[in-house]
Amino acid sequence: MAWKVATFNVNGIRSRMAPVLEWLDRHRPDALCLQELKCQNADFPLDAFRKAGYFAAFRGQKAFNGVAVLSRSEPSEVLLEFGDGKPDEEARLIAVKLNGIWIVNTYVPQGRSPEEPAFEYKLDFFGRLKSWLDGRFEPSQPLVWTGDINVAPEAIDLFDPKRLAGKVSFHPREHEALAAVAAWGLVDVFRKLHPDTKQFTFWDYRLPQSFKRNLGWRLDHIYATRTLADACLECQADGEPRGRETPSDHTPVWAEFDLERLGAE
Amino acid sequence: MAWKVATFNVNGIRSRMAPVLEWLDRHRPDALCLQELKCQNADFPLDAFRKAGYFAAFRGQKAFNGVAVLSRSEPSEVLLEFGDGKPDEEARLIAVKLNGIWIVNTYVPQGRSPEEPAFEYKLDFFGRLKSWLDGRFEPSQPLVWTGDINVAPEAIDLFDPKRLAGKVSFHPREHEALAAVAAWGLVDVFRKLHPDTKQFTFWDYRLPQSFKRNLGWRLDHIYATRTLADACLECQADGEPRGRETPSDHTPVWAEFDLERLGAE
DNA sequence: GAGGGTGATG
DNA sequence: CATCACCCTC
Repeated sequence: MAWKVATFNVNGIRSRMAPVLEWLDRHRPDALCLQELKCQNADFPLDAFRKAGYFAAFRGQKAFNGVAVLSRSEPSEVLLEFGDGKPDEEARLIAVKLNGIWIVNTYVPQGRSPEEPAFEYKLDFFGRLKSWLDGRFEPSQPLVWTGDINVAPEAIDLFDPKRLAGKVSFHPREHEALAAVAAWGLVDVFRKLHPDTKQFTFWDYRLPQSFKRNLGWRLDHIYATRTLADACLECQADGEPRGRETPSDHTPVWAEFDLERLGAE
Repeated sequence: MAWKVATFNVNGIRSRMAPVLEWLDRHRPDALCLQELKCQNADFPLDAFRKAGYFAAFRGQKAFNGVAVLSRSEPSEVLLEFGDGKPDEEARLIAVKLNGIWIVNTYVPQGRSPEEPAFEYKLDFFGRLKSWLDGRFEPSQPLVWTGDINVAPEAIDLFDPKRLAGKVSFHPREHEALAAVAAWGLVDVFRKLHPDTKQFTFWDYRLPQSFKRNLGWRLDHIYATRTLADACLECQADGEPRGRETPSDHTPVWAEFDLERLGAE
């Protein structure tokens, strides 16, 4: 029996309910991680997801950020913060334990540009994430890290790696920070299964016709700990929602795992 | 051969192009008067109307008001102001001469409430209109006055005349002002043809389920000078557009005239 | 409740 | 280009 996990930066959940509900209906993932809810907790459309057969754990915030995990079974644990004592945290992290497997959903800061403080904040976020994984989890456990990671790991993961080398989301310091997190014990399952495939998950609104011309980036990822990654059957970005009338700038990514090959649950 | 004239307060032409073009296609009026364009001249969708086979005369304004007349033949004259010397006028009047018949399209100020200056401005608008008709036209000529008149003439023309008596759009001073314009020589052709029919043209967004519960007002009218009114074959409000997904708060009204009974053109 | 304007962010 | 916030009008 395959276990399906997905991620989707919705760019405003209130403006994206139709495509999200249709996507849930078509794919029936066991868990769907959402980023950029851009709404407060009180405005989160809990009922609509319940009617669609999904539990929802979420952390909203006014206007910006906001993350959720929708799931067909109820999480046994939910975490909403790193809990490392840094104050006034933004709503960029949520982790849920589903049938014994942790799913960590992050909306990594975009970073603006390497010259700005936002870039350091982004790098620091990766550092905090690594420390948090180190302190709370074991790489030997089945665990998924997913979300809008806001880094294209390699040249194949963006439309113009030469021109964009050193820019935000494709900068050596970001690659280093991401690699440090992965070194904890996480595998990019899309790239594991498709070593040579160029497949994007984000196309900038501000670039004219970016989706039609496929001028995109692979910024949304599904990482898994080693044993779980070995049980991964497939991972794909689904460009369909990005082709619609008023889409998010991101599109969903999903992965299927054969949990029986794992002995989990 | 019937001559068909219609009026539609669109509440933002840019947000209402689909229903307007479909309505034009289905009804093929000789003239369609629009109010509340809510766009500047530069943003008026002239090309789309041309493709649909219509000429357009219009007076836009940023954010508010804005009036247009779409017509299958090109107007021989267009007027955009009362020209009575009052400054800084809002885009609430357009008149076009079509095949020898003047069509006067107004978006009469709503008036807010009888206690506010906006109410006096509304009454003054009727006064200016009357003077303008007096100075420029003859009631013996065929002439149509239509648009969002923002007054329910009689008790039958709103859903709760008792509770709303004396409120804006159903106030004695508005009735007086409207009657004074009509006394120039204009007949409400809907009421002429349907003396006892309760039929609304506006349902407030702010009243829950107002359209479904038919809690409406007849605020959009087609007046004609005597000889033309006598040639009127039919006049109806078409509720269909108001029943759609994201409708205007108003719905179109149309009237057909038998011009041969007139000897016009 | 639904248009529109402005200004901010990505 | 497309979110959201806050403002105004009907």
